[in-house]
Amino acid sequence: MCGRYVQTLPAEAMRRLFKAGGALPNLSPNYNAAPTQRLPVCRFNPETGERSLDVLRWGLVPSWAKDLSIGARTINARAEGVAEKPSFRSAFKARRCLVPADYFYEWKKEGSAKQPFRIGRADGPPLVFAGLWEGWQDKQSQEWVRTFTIITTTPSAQMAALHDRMPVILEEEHWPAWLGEEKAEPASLLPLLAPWPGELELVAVSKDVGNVANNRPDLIDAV
DNA sequence: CCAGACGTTGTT
DNA sequence: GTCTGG
DNA sequence: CCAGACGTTGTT
DNA sequence: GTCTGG
Repeated sequence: MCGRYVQTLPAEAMRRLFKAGGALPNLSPNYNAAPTQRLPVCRFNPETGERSLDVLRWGLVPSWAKDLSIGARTINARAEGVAEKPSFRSAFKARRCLVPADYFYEWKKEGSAKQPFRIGRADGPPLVFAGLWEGWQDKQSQEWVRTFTIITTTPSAQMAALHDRMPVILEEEHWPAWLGEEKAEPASLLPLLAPWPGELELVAVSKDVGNVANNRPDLIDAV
C-alpha cells in the first residue's frame, strides 16, 4: 500500500512547509510518482543544524545490496518490523526523513476491474509521510545513490473499507522527533507510526493513472 | 564453520 | 552488514 | 502500486 | 503465475 502518489508542491512551497535551508530541488509537478523515480524528501542535517530538501530514489536499497534491484520491493516498510528488519533497522535508527505528497493513490477491486482513488487530507494541508533513507555505493562507478521508503501501518477506520494498510502520516508537532532534531531513543518513536485518525478525502480518478507513462494534471480529476 | 537471505503488496 | 539455517 | 514481459546459445 | 521496470 502506497505504491503511487502525487507530488506537485513547488520547491518554494516545500521550503516553507518544512522551513528547510539549502538548495531547492528543480522538479516538475508529478501526478504519477512511481517506484524508482527521483522524488523530494526532507532530511535534517546534524552538521548544519538545518533541514534540507533532497531528491532521492524511491525504493530503499540497503548498503549491502549487490545492485539496485531490491529497491522495487522496498518502496514501503512495515511499521511493525522497521526496528528489526535487516533492510530497515539502521535507517530507522539514524536516517529518517519526511516525504511530502498532495495525495496517494489506492486501487479498489470492483469485480474484475480496479478503480483508482486519490486520497488526501480533507482539512487542506499536504500529506507528510514518515520515511527512511539509505545510501548505497555502486562498486563499479563508486557513485553513491540515495534512496528512501515510505512506512506503512494498519488502516484507520475510514481506510479499512478500502485496504488493510495505509502510509504513516505525521503531524508537524512530530517532525522534529522523527527527523532526529531532538535526542530520543528510536524505540520511543514507534508510537508515532500509528494510523492517522483524521478524515481523508477519497476521489475516484481516471484508470489512466495505472500506467506510469501517464503523467498529466487531469489524472487527479474526479471521474 | 559457510551460504544465503535480507522486502512489500494482494489474493487464494 | 548481520542474522539464520544447515 | 500497475503494466508488461515471460527465451536460448557459447564464450570469457 | 510471477518477476521486473517505472
